[in-house]
Amino acid sequence: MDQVEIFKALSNKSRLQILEWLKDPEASFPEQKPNGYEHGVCVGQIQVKAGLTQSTISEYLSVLLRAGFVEATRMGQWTYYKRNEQAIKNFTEAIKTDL
Amino acid sequence: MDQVEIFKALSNKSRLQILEWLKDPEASFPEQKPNGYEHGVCVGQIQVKAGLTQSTISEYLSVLLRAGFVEATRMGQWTYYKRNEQAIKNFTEAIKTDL
DNA sequence: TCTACATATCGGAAAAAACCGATATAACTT
DNA sequence: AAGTTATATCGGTTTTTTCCGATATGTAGA
Repeated sequence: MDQVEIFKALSNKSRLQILEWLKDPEASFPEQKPNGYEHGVCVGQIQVKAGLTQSTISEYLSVLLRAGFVEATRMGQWTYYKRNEQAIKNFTEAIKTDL
Repeated sequence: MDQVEIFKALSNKSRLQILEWLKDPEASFPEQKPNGYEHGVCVGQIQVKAGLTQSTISEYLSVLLRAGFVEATRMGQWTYYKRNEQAIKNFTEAIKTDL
């Protein structure tokens, strides 16, 4: 993944917001089903909270996925997304030394 | 300056490249006049090295300036640009804790 | 003042991004 | 199998970004 593409993934208010929300899923998405939060939050809940259409959020999540900032887990008909903390750390460390 | 705008400033190969070059102006721009490098490198040299037009580079430098990554010093007919290391450090520290 | 040169700004063409609605796919339910 | 639900993908419109050429501005020198 190109560094420019990674910065592009972060160049959008909604995508930054999603990453922020996923820092604390319990607090950000209290309506989560008993399933728990271990695998993240499903697309629909993010979509409602973001106030954009389903297709847009699905697209944005795949941008974040390609950039490596989140990982996806398919469970039944749901796809759960959560932050990839290690990848995020790698990125922030990298730009701390490279930028 | 909005954080989204700052990431946008970094979402371009040429602009990232310029920031990179300005880390070591002596090595990146050996043709610099006896003036020295204390105030940075002038637009024309960056333009030649980047291989884009003068207007584009002038524009890109002002994007980097607005984002706070560089500072400009006008000296006679030249404008010298150099990195604002403190601002860059502030930014990388901020996303290290916030992202 | 006239000319030359460095940089900034303006206007625009082409490409990319931000969305959307419609449709496809995949999994669950009955 | 047929209907329902969650997500992904496709096609399109509008906005933004990328880059250019032309022009304006600002400074220095003859």
